[in-house]
Amino acid sequence: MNFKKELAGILYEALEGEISVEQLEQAIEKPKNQSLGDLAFPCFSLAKLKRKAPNLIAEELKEKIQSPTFEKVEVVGAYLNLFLNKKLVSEKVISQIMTEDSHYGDQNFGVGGNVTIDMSSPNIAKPFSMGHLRSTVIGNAIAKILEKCGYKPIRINHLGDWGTQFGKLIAAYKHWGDEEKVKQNPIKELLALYVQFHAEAEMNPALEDEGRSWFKKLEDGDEEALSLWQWFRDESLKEFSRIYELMNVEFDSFAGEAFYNDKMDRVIKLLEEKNLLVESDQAQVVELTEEELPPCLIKKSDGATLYATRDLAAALYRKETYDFVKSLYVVGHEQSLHFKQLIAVLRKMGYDWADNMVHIPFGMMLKDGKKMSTRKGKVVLLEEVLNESIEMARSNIEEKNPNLANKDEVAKQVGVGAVIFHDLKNNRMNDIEFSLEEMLRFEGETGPYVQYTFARACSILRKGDWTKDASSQASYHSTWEKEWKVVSMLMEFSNAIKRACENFDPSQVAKYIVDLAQSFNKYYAEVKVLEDSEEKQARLALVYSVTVVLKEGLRLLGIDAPEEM
RNA sequence: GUCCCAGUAGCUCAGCAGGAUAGAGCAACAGUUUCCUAAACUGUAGGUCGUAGGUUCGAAUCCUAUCUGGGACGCCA
Repeated sequence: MNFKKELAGILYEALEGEISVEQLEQAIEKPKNQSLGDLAFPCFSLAKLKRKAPNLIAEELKEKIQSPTFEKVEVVGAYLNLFLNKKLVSEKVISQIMTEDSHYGDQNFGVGGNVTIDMSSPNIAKPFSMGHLRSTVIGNAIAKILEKCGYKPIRINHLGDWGTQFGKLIAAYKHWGDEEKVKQNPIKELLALYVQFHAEAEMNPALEDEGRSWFKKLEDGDEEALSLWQWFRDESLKEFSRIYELMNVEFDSFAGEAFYNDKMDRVIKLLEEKNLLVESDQAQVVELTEEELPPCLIKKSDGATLYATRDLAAALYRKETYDFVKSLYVVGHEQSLHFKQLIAVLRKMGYDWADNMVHIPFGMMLKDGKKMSTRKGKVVLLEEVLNESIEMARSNIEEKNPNLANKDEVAKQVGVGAVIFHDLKNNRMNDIEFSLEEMLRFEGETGPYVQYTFARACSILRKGDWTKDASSQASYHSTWEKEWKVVSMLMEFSNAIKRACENFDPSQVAKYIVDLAQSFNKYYAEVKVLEDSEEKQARLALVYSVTVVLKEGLRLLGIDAPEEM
């Protein structure tokens, strides 16, 4: 059901093969305003080729277009505008959605290939901040979108569970820690210790050495250090999983930094074998001058490895374990250089699969126009925001629909949906200024708006005693003017998915479902679906189609769709 | 200093493999509920698309320069 293609074929015939079908298809566009038509073909470039006025060419083409698919063809200036046959197309689209249900919009270009997605990756013993939200939510949506396009996503939570900060943390705990306090409120307490460490270290630089030496002990397998580390890690994961559960995010792997500790030597050895390691200021680096990049630091002057080394090890491990066709890293934009270097080094090592690695950057969460800093304890906790949002949803329910059956569940779906949608609706690269007010907005282009639209549509189906059998026999009318905008939005779904998948851009889906919801809400205000009319069954089928697509669109973003709210 | 990203309505943003009068939402103002959930809908107002050049029949969209904001540039991740 690709009308662009169909039109391209017709034009190809009409032009007697002067231009390829592919080129024609590319030139066909959607008019800005639907009153101009559903498809348009601009004749400017043809004018050059045929040395004829574009509007004359359009007129000539108009005469040659005869197809039941198009009910009207108009020439406006240099444009050939085509109107689709509403009855025929509506019938096709709606019956397709009714047959395919949630599979409507599925694509198959992934052909089952594994795609690893490095996402979320919070740091142990640190709070799950708003910054981690972005990676989690964007990664999760990309995973679902890829899956819809036929790939097999593998979600990897590359936990920040190793590094010198653990030395500092252990040192701080040994100085000021209180076991009971940590048990009661692990992350808050550990964070407080971490912040205190940095504050005290400013006056007492000896603390830094202490931290370093504890990390050394940790690396050497010191029992006390290890058991503290393990404890911190377990407690942190417990807290994280609470948040993941709230947001309905699951992972296929929690292999974090510590997991690669024993896989680093091999990387160094490989680099040495390939003669890529060079000494520079007592450190070991890979030069990337041909790539016009700064050198990539592999080993510190004290012999310790760095995160580039770790990421190299992880890349190798992932290729060997999952044999990915793509390997994605949903990591903040500030790490762009690191990933450029990482990929360049792998390429230098002779791995051509490095070309399948993609850094998916995103803008930062800012507070007062600046980056949030963990060290100074200047963070906003995701869990608190989620809980506030849920509370807000609950009070809305009390006010608007107090008799709702499962208030808790719905409040959670709506509150969490608002936060997720707020993050996904805009282009990834935009920085987001943290604003609770903005995030807890439930009106306009928001998650709750889309959910609400879905709930109202469901309500119509319920009250109309809709059944698939009855509406599959529906007869459509040629004058489906009011429903046409909705039908043509329904047709756009797979385009939105394609765009989202190609660009790893969930906002395409978010914008699409808002548009669909807007068109449906307009329709809802104009037409009483439940009124008796010849068109009632067809209209119910349209409403059902809208619920299918809205639900699926929300699902792709990781948002639930309650049937009542 | 070099590199990356962003600059469109008061605010938040769409639109950017060039195309027909630059679109939404929020905020403001004026309306809509005996009628399928008003978390909705309708209308009004609001723009020299950062700035200057260039390419083109045509530029918010491509190129160059420039300004502003953010970020990154070896021993943190």
